[in-house]
Amino acid sequence: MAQRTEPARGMRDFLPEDVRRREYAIGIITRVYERYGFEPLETPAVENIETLLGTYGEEGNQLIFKILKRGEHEATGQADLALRYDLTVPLARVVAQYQSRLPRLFKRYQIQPVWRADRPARGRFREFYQCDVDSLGSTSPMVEAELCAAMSDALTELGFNDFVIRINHRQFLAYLLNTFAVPRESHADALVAIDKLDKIGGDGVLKELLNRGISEQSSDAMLQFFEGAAEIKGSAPDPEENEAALDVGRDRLPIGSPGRDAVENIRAILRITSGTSAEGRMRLDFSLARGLSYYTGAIMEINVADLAGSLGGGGRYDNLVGMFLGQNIPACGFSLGLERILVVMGERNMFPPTLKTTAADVMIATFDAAGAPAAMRLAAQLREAGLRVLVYPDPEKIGKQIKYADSRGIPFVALLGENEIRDNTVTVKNLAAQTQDTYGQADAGATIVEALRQRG
RNA sequence: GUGGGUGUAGCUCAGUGGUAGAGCGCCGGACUGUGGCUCCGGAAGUCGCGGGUUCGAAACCCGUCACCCACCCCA
Repeated sequence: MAQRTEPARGMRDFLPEDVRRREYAIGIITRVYERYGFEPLETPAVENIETLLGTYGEEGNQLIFKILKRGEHEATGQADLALRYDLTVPLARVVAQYQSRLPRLFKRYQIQPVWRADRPARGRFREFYQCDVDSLGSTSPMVEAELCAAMSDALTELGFNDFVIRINHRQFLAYLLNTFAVPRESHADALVAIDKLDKIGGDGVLKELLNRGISEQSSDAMLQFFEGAAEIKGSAPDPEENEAALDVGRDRLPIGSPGRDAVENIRAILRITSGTSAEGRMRLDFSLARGLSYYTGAIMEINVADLAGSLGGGGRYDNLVGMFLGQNIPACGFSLGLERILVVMGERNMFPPTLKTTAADVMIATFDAAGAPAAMRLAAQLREAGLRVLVYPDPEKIGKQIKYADSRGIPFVALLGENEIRDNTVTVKNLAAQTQDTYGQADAGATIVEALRQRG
């Protein structure tokens, strides 16, 4: 092999069938988002590096793809640009930049690639699409509820029926950590540990907390709070269990405390979702943490059983726009991870068979150079009739040409040889039925269209 | 970043120290205006890369790179 031909690490080429699958999923998601009144937005792949740094937290900064300065500064290894890491921070920048031109309540969707210098794994890539929806300008819990509903609609229309949207609240978590004397710089570590309560249980979390340098007193106290996890953490996406868990959480927090307010905020959101398609999907999970540092309120994450990571996530971030504008605008968003959705859909065979449709409905075989103009004329006629037409460019043996059409799944081959050209006719071969008939060239298009219709 | 696995023909893989293989695909022919089946023939690999051991290495040893799985983290 002369040269490596794989795409760069963590990057992928999309062959025709891949693209059709992606476009299928994106089409459904877009239609759902539009149905909720979200408007499209696109932003550049590249941002000024200072726009991105400092908004995602330590881990995030490490994963940003940086672009070296050009020219004489290149040698210094300094970066002044970077590939966007998500679609939320660029949105906040746009809102700050165009505040006067955007509506007071701004609902936008954005389906574009983002880049992370992460280590690739199943369902994880260095270039991947996110499908974001965000509402800016309102603090109402109706915003969170509506986002959850949109996620539910999109996933349901894609064919998922087993997803769960977990919900928690950053202020609740922050209050808890402060109450149990976890120093601010250790909050992220503590949350990562707590986030694993599902997977590794109370003992595992305790170990993890201590490993991460959280004091024994703090760790014990927090675990005690989460102990009786069955009662404090809704175990199923069930409204009554959620309410019960909320009551337990509320009763363990002082009246008037931010933690208690957060619990009631979750309750409000959950009650509103009961009027939406997200009903029966929501599960309160006091141990849900999520990595990004800019969240300030409710946080949500979508899971299915057969994928370790999440299909999507989101939350409220009331202070992010303020970092660019100097004045806060409340905001809340939710993002679907296209690649993970596609991975699961592929494994579960969730794509409709019609996606496998081929490049063309009919192929015109080529006999010799003299017939080329007639072939092109016929192709134009057939296209006029609404058919997708491929003209075989080389006068190879007819058997080989037909074999090609068959191997590509093209159902009809039009044979336009000397005789047909002389008679102004065309012989149309139906590969599946193993039949062929000769028609006037003017009638061939309609005949094939009708035959395709009958095939379904 | 940690641990494990795998790198041999375009693809999937066999080959445990002695001449580099199979299936599929591709090309040609039987069949020069008709596909799927069958038969015959053909092209194609510095065995990931570098070093070492050996009379001899695809195989054994060391290093390195890439990919896969698990952990970590995330969409």
